[in-house]
Amino acid sequence: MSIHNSDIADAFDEIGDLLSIQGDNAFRIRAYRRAAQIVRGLPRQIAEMVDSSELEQVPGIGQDLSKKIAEFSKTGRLAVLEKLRRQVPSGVRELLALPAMGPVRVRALMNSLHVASRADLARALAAGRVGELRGFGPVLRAKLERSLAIKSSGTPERLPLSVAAQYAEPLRRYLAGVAGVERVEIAGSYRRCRDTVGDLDVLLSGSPGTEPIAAFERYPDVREVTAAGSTRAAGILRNGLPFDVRVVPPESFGAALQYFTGSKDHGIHLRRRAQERGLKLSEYGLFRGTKRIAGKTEESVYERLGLSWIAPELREDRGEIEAADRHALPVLIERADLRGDLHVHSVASDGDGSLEEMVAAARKWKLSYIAMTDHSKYLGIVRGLDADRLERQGEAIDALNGRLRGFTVLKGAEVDILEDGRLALPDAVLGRLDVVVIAVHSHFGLPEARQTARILRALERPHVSILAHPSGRVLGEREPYALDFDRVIDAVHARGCFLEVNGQPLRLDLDDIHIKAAIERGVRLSIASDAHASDQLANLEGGVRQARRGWARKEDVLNARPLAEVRRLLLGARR
DNA sequence: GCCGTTTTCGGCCCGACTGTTTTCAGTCG
Repeated sequence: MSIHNSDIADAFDEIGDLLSIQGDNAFRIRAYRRAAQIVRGLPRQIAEMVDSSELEQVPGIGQDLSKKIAEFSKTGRLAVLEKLRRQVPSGVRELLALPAMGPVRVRALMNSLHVASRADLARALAAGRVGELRGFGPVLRAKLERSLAIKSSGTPERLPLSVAAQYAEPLRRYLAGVAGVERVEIAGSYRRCRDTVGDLDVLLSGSPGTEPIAAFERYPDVREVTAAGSTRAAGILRNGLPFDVRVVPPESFGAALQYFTGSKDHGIHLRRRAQERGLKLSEYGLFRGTKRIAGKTEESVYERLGLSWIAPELREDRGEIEAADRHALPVLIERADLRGDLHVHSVASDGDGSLEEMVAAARKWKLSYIAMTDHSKYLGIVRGLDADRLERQGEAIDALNGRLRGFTVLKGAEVDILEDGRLALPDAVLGRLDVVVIAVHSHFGLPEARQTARILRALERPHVSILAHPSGRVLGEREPYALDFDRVIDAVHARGCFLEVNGQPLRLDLDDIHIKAAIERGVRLSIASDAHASDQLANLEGGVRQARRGWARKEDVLNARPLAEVRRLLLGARR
């Protein structure tokens, strides 16, 4: 299968850009861009859906786009895109990516000055020809010269949520201390707990007569302010993270929080719903005519739209508004629901904590069981356990369990899946463990068919319990390996095994889309810290956030169950 | 291009800020 969802999405985005440059209907352009986003968010490879009528059932994908997807999937080509590429010079799209450059200005440059690339624009600016165009004043020209001078940094990098938090939380504390600021929320994708964050959307509620925007500008970590009005400012922090700050009066705070939390598609859907009811929704409130009928709290806004309040983690327009309309939203898992952790390391392999230290840490988190799952011996982990050392660790665990009251350590291992799908420890050894976590740690570059076959083969082994960090991604470092996830999910389900939601801040693996897909097909999850030190049990919080984004309820999570039930379910996975 | 308890045609979210303008278009989120 060569055409992936991301290829289709990229093609639709390019069509959107090229149509906008041509001045096409704005709603047609939006339809393409929205379709790109929808396709990117689909859990299944779309190429497998083209021969059924499923595709047209997806909201936002109609008859026409279905046909185009089918065409692209089957032929690898898209006539409409090829035609547009013949009409619009190839360098023009990069102009659209420049700040302050939209379709209208790009078109003006192209038609009047034959500017069709960044290099063309640089030359035209140097020659003084751009100033002849209406709408290109000196300030805009200087801005363009500046952004051209910056070596094309490409798309700005998104930061992992955990890294963004290191900047967001001090900022929140600073702003909370500013005189006249009543409330501070970091909204946007940060509040939605997306795995990565592209900017910080800071929302302030202030009493009249204060100047929170000015206070923001004085914040030592602000590198540059690019826009500043009476209610809004934008700029970049020293670490390069863009920010957007808004100030609203208290009576609008809920509406503004809703608005700036997003996502964009969720917001558009809500405002359309308001419109259908003869209302108007903006960041200032929900209005009937000029009368504000809601807005002080988020709950009031959703309620007056006939909806249950929707947790920020769900606000991606992936069916949550329909579910809220039926008052059938899932009751999402919470950190306090977790009773154990089934993936923990110790000094026995590459961890920093002793068995006892990890147990003490788990008790602090109010857990009542953990599984010690040190690495099996394999290339790369120096102290990986072989069968003998695993046996001795088991004896130590038995002894410890004899002393513990109200807490149990399960015997386990994180067993490496070898390149050919065999496991790094023999079945006879694994059979003596309570929990067998299997994972890929090498040969990430295998082609999709081989990677899939490798994992499916490993899942065939009789004592396997949990497939850990199933996609292998590391945020900012390593892309997920090529994998037919549908088949893996089906195999895990058929086998009675579990998929891990790894809470390590740079893993957060599975991702939200696959979590939701797995749950919909009846697969249960293990939310794991993968702690390598006693303070890393905190990773469970990140794992829970990620699981919530995938619509996970307590019932969907293995380690939200009491130990006896966990033992029973783990036995069910045995062959 | 999508979509439909007002519609198969005619709508399509809403507002702030900037820069270049004499009242607003373009861009952005």
